[in-house]
Amino acid sequence: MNIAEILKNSNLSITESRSRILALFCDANGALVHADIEKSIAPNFDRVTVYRTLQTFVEKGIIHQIPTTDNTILYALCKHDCAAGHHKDEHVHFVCNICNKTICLDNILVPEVKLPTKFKKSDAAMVVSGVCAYCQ
Amino acid sequence: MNIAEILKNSNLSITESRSRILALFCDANGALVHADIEKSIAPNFDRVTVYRTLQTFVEKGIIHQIPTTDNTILYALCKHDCAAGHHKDEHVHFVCNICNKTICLDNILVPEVKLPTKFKKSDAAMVVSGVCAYCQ
DNA sequence: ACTAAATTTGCAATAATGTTGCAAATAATA
DNA sequence: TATTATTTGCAACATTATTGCAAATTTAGT
Repeated sequence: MNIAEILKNSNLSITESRSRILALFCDANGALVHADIEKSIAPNFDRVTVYRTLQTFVEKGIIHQIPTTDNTILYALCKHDCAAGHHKDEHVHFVCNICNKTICLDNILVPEVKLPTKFKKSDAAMVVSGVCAYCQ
Repeated sequence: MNIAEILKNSNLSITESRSRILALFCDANGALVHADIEKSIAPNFDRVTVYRTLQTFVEKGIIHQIPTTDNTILYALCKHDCAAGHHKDEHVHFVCNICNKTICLDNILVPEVKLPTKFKKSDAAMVVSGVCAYCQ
């Protein structure tokens, strides 16, 4: 599926900034933070556009967020069919301590955990850190 | 173990701001973000002091960080014996979508996952969201 | 292809958040 | 209690995020 198709499928107008930003995700072999994106497409596009585009993509299920402990939000392409507002990809994320890249382990699902009585789960995220295959 | 003892054990001088901030964590039944802490002790203490205190507490293993997808860092008290720089508590965190509190499920450990070949794990974090026992 | 309507973008202003150096205040040690 | 070491607050600055609105672009209808 090409860039324009992805946007079309999500009922989004095909604009240059959206296409450029989506292309970045398709080409990237890891997750991206806002700053990465802003630098990659500067100075052609405004910071505000980047914020709004990322927000739109998340809402439409084109990209998903990965939690971090450093005041940033990581974004990565959804590789499965995520409907608007409903992400289906509960896969494990891996952060490499050497190259600092975060990648989606699409084939490894977040394992189930038994919650205490009365707790009801709706979503789960898992981030594993260590050394990736390419940095061994 | 009381507040002063915790600080003493970590080789930290016992100051009013550290005591106040640590007390907040001991009293809280959930995790706190920087802004919470700043508001709770304002206007007596400077923002910078809060930043530095949280950083120190993390380094000393008194509190730990919980990853989020909203540009904040959540902090929660370490209930086990975490040495400086080496946190031992790989427990699951639960975010309630109703009351928005994040709590540590201290008794529920992050399950092991089988990583792809050559990937080496050093740490793992897991955040489950849903509805907590008190908001049912 | 052209026009009208809807959507998106950039700019500007503002807010919120995070960092650093340094002097003054406070705490620990002898 | 005096000395030393540590911590704090202030100020200045840097970075990151949000909002309204007019101009530009895209889409849909003819």
